[in-house]
Amino acid sequence: MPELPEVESVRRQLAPRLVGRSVLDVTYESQDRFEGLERVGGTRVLDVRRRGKYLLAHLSGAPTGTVDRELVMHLGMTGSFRFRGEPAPVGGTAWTPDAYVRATFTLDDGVLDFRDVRRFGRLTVVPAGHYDGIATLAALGPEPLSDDFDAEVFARALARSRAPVKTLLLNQRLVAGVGNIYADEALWRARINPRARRVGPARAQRLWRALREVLTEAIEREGTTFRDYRMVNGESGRNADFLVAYGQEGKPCPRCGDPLRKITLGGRGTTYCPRCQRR
DNA sequence: AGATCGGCCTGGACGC
DNA sequence: TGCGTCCAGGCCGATC
Repeated sequence: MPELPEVESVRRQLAPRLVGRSVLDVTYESQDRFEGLERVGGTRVLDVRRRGKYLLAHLSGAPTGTVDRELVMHLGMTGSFRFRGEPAPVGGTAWTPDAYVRATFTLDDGVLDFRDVRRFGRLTVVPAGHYDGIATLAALGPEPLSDDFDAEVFARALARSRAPVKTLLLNQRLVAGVGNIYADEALWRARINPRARRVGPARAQRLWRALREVLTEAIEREGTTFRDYRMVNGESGRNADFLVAYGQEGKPCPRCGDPLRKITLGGRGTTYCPRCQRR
């Protein structure tokens, strides 16, 4: 479930290990989700950025050195990056490649594996800035923790749509990087029913703020680990113990004590407090 | 055009 | 023990 905080935590460990490195070779399963990945060979990594749940790396084109292409990475549900031969994390075991390694990069100073049990992840190389083949990235909304995320624009977009508010949070167009976990957490914090189809200005303002708080706190704890999510060094995030809504069905609401309830909304499991989050 | 829904993919939990 | 069924869910494409 890598969402914005998990992807950002991966980025922070990946960037210092990758920027400036040359990619000598890459091997991968021949599948659509690795389309064009061979074009990463012979390039140098210039940066590792993040947009929503996507990791983006500018590559210098060999042999001219111009920036002409970009590696686009999405972790899907279970994707992770691990370097071979690095020391084991505290309380963990060293990384050994297994049957779930889907792509391997040979760098000038080491080997990087992309592991992805459920194959929802995606690694592609595109001409720099050309995202038209990646619809979600091309239409991605503002970064919630940047000044581009404007509370009034957000409120107007919520007022305009008739879809359930949680569905809007998940579609990546109003705001980038929010997934099921942080949607449930932010809606609980803002006291908004996930099924609400009309969200007024006051609630929109609360939700805008709740999103920023929830995501900021999760980044500080390096993300939420249930099972698969790991950082590049193999460690788990520490946010799971702080969740108050997602996955907490049946437990008393920390605000009012009533039991939290789980429903299905837009095909997604959704947990909320029927009392605090009235429609 | 926006809303909605099923499929992709796999391992693990659960019931019998 | 073993088998079948369901669930997790980000994204994508089809359909309404």
